[in-house]
Amino acid sequence: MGKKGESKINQEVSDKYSLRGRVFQVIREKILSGEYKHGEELKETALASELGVSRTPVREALRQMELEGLVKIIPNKGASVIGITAEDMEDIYSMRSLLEGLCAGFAAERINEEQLDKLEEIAYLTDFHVKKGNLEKLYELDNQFHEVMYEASGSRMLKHVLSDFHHYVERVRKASLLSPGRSQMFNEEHKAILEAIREKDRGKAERLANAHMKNTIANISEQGLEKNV
Amino acid sequence: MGKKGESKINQEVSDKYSLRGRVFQVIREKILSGEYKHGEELKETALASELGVSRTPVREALRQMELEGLVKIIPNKGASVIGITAEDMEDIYSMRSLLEGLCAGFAAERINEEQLDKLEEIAYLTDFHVKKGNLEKLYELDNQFHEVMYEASGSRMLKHVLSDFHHYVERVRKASLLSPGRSQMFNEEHKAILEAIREKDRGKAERLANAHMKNTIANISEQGLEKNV
DNA sequence: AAATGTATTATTGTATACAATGATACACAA
DNA sequence: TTGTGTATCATTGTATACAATAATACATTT
Repeated sequence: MGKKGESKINQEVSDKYSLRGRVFQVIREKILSGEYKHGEELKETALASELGVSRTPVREALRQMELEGLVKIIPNKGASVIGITAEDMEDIYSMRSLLEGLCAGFAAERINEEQLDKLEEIAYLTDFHVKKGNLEKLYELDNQFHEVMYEASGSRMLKHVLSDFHHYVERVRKASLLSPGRSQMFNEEHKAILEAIREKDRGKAERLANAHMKNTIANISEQGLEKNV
Repeated sequence: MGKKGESKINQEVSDKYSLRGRVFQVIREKILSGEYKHGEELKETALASELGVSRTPVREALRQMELEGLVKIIPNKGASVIGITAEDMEDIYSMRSLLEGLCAGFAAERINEEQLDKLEEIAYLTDFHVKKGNLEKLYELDNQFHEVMYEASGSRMLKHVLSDFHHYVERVRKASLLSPGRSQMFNEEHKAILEAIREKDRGKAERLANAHMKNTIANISEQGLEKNV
């Protein structure tokens, strides 16, 4: 923290991240949630004082997001929001269809007991919140399910890419939960994938995960993707 | 540049990048080429004076590479090289098999005349350098071919991921060119993909690009991947 | 000798100073 | 009015200063 010691973010996020790390997360979340819109200029000074820190951590965070493509930086001019467009979302789902399949296939061969248990627990808990219609919780559980799957693939690269993608599409994922019956259906799909993994059936896990993404795409387009981004 | 104005990198890289951008490229290349090895500590001060700049651009570059996973940063401790392991390379080729297929498929539907011409020119020139056995040039042309393909996919996300992957495997790609007859073969494969794209045959382009990756994997494992990384 | 505590040093984290670049507004001339 | 030049201001780029943290070496105690 700076001398002032007045950081807003320090209060809401645990200290396990560095100041820059927290700044990064805050700005990134605001871009992905749509609070910072495409084309909006991100002035270092403004962000710094808004977050109660100096320009340095803000700059570092912006540079990281430039690498991801979430922000465009024009030298000597400044940073502006790119974010994730409707087109990006479509492309991400095309890629995810393939990569989630690959991931589930790997997981079928490499998952350990602890991870299997964790997935089972998540699926079980999800059933509960589906009945309750607790959307915020469902979103969180979907995150957890996929994170454990990515971890279970045993591939650092796959995990990295899929985690990013999963975050990038947060808006359509949230919107898709609003679709009646969809949350029930997606958990059934998760459980089917989990079953295939438990049986160590790589091909089946791959096909099911692939289908899971295709169903999600279908569901989103029914609602009209463009409305969600 | 700093007050000293003695940057080494300023002399070898054009000024179209910012100082930080150039620092980033230099360090990244040293990691990907294997000059900076896994586990090696990257001290900000040392890098800064080595490159003739201050710590600021070095820090920003290191933070970007942390996001990519090329570098590990432990808070208050420092940065160390992660780089790309043999396992990463395998996983990347698994992912590329799928994604290069998707990319070629997109390109078949979206490529424009200029890009087609460019690909043709590259393939033609590659034939020339295959005969000459000019490995450095072949490597460069392979980069160009894939970059144009990625661009032709019309997908920012796909391009981003595939470009990174393509760079990450630079060491095995270079090694693979040493394999007798491989450079000839890979250009034939490139030309076949190009032909399918020209015919707007999405499925064919997809299958061929997929096979191109699988052949590359086979070729690499014949030589023994582990020797190359 | 082994373990523990403490002083010292090295290194990173953050803030700030200064330089350089680009944007803006306004005066002035055609 | 329109265009152009110039002064001013805002913003970024880089360097450096200072604070905080972690590593190291050494002394002290048992």
